[in-house]
Amino acid sequence: MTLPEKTDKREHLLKAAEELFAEKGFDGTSVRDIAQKADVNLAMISYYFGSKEKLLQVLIEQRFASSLELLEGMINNNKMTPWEKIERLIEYYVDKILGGRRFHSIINQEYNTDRSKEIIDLITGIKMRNFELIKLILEEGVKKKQFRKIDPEMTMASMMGTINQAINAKNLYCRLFSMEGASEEEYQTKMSVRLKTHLKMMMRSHLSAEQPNL
Amino acid sequence: MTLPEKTDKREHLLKAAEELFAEKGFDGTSVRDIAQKADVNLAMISYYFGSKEKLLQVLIEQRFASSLELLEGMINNNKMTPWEKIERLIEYYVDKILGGRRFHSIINQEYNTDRSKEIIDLITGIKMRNFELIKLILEEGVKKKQFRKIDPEMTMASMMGTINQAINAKNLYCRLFSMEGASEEEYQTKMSVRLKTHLKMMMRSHLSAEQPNL
DNA sequence: TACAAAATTAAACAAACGTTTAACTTAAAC
DNA sequence: GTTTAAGTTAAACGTTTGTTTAATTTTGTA
Repeated sequence: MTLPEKTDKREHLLKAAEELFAEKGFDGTSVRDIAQKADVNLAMISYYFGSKEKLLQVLIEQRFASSLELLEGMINNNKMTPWEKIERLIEYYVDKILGGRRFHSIINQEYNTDRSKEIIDLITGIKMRNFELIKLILEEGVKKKQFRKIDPEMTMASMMGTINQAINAKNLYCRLFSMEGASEEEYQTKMSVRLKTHLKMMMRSHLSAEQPNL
Repeated sequence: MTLPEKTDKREHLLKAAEELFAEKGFDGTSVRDIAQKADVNLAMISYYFGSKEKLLQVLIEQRFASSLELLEGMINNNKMTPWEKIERLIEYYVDKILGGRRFHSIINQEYNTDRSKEIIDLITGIKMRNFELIKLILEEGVKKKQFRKIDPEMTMASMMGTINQAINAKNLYCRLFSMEGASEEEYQTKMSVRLKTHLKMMMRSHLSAEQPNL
């Protein structure tokens, strides 16, 4: 017997789990928490997903499904300069990661624990594919002499790291920005503008072929 | 009665806990795991620390105790240019965070779960103090016209985020660097050089007062 | 209407969790 | 040597954990 695919309750469970994992971590969330929040009997978790861990696996696969298409489309777009592609990339990732802030917290958390090899490999695979595509854009820019030679892996680490820092240390930045009582939405809109502006400016200086002599 | 301060077993517990938390997360580590690894009776955890959570609190306080002195010393050093201070800062943080990779994973993990307000406030406080001092260096550079006007909070996010990215996504970068069987030490030395070189280069372009027109 | 499969439920399961207890040993102070 | 407190232990505490069971309801099909 294969697993059933379409039910309201199944989606409710995924949604409730997503919010709870982001809030309290994977281990910190019990299946009873999830069932209660989704207003579904707790036995349904094993029924639909097999186990709590498999539920997380489905969650990750499902939420990551679409993100590669845009990248691949951009790679083969000859009307955009490499720099325009980078700008577009920054906007895309800031919106995507900031918008799904809670969910990306789960992934960052789970990726650091060597508990489930399956989940780590799953995430690594997804990140690798994204990474290779972006590397192509950077290399294209170098080839066309629009970018200088930079360390592509570390440059990616800076782009992703900056965004991750902004979502992982929300507490810190709320205090730094004097917006401690702010809602999730307020934080996101404020942080979105600031992140995009900063990242574009920094990446432009970093990638620019003409370098000043300091 | 106040808590006892000096015992071998107490230190063993802290060390064992540090390694296990980093490996399996806070919730993923049981007090029995800790006691077994430290070769100490599990009742000693409550005896020395009161609870598992208080143990984590002690761990964080203890491991962060010394890091502010160097920063304060640098702020008031007039023989160094702002840029030299930034270079020194990069080297310091890369060494510190990369060296205590496992421990910083705990903090990043725990900081994202809103389980214990006490621990979050503790970490936020430490980060805030570090942050304010670094902001002074950046502002000094702007004042002396050696740096251009940048977003200091986001610039910090990029510095810290880049390093965090390198320690949190070790799995990914091991594969990207084709060093999948590498030991922790090999990874750290390789990543250390690469991180420092990249961060100095990127920050120099980013902060430089003379900007190219791309 | 009758029947089989799928969905759903409350209850129970054993295992693991963090913490506490009470008895015991060691060390220090007088 | 006696006394007092600190250190240490094995056992038990009551919860909570993820998962399974077996009974029941709902659904779709013939």
